[in-house]
Amino acid sequence: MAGLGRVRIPEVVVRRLPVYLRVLTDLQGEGVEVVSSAELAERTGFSSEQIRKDLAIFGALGTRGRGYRTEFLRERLLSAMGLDRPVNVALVGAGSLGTALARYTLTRGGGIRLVAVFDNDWGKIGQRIGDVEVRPLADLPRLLPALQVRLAIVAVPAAAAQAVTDLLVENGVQAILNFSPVRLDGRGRAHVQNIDLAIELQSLAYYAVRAAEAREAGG
Amino acid sequence: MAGLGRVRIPEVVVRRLPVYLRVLTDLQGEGVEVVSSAELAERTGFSSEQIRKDLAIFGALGTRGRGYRTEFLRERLLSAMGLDRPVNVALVGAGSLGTALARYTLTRGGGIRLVAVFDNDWGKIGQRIGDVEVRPLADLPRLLPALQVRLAIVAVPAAAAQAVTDLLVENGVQAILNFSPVRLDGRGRAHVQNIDLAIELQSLAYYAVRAAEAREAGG
DNA sequence: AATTGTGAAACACTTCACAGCC
DNA sequence: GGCTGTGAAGTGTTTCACAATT
Repeated sequence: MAGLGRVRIPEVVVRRLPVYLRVLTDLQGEGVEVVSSAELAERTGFSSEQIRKDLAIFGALGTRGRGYRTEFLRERLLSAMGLDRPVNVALVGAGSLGTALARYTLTRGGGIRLVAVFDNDWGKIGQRIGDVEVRPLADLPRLLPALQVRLAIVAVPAAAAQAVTDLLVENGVQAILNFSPVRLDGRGRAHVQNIDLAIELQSLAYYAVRAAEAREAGG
Repeated sequence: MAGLGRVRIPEVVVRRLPVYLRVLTDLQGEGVEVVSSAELAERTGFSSEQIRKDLAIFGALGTRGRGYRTEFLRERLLSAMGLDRPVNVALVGAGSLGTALARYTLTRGGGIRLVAVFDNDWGKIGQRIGDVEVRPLADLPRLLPALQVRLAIVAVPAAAAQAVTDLLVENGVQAILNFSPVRLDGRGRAHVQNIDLAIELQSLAYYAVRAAEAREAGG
């Protein structure tokens, strides 16, 4: 059999794996040693067939007639995602959103370690978020490689976001979670995931207003 | 021709419409009166065919050989999404994340108005975020209908999230943006959109670690 | 000449249905 | 008997390619 992380995983699946991981961790906490795809379906909201298809990507991890061993499955998924060793993350932008995200990551990071925070505002530099000190952006090129950071969160104003992204990519970052309201270009070297609050709210407005009208009228 | 908001819009399209809206607003600010699907493609990152297909859902809005009138298109999309009149949103949970989201909504809401904030912590009740005062959760059943709130943001701890959701749905909320790390059930009455920071970070870890390995090795 | 609007083809993802295995 | 793993069918989305229109 070939190496462990060799399979190419579709993006939709990559986004479901952390959900499985969370449930598996819960199950392990409850002392459950074996779990069926039906039970996972109940806890995740995905269909059992989909779960079996997803897990089969990594080989036959289950036992027919029985189910999946929770601990074994959890370990395999952690390793498939690269979470079997600590993953370091840096935050750029220590405004109120950035600071909240940093706190969230520190408490509920799920194996992701916040190791650096950068900002250019002298009022913020030197402040501490948990045990991480806010540093000037000028320190980034020195610190990122030293701290082995390959993952970053961007929470700066729109106007600065692409420049910050270029700086991150230049210094070895391979994946970026972007909260600023612009589509960032990873320059072919970094995977960018955008979370744009205005877009989320506006698309939900459709369901709050238009889809609701339809429900009230006929459906 | 049938009524205006009568078309059923696929979910993927609902999530692209706000992107078109933002670009159209920018273009209008630049004084651009007509825009082609190619220009929109350049500014949004979507393909021009996809943009034409999306826009064609609402009827033939463009002019062949010429393009789309920015102002007209923007108005039609606003109306299709229910954003042609103000949409009120309530926030539940005034922790650091909730407060940051509230500020964000107040400044960059894109037509969405934050009109109420609720929390159960006496240390937070009475505080102001912008010009909105934090109120006890007990006021929610009285205030939500009075303020015509149909859209809500949930930023409470996981343990409280489903109970808060039920309370919101009970009081007329039809769409929820959920930041707590649990899959919420809208009880068939509300559309729920989950944003789970741990899941986003963990899936990005795959791209930072595993996909990066592949790039370094062969591809 | 330029650009939309759209059937048809291609692709991606999910669900079905059941053979295979414990 | 129960549950996984998976080809086949179904559904949804994107891309292609071009006729229609200004």
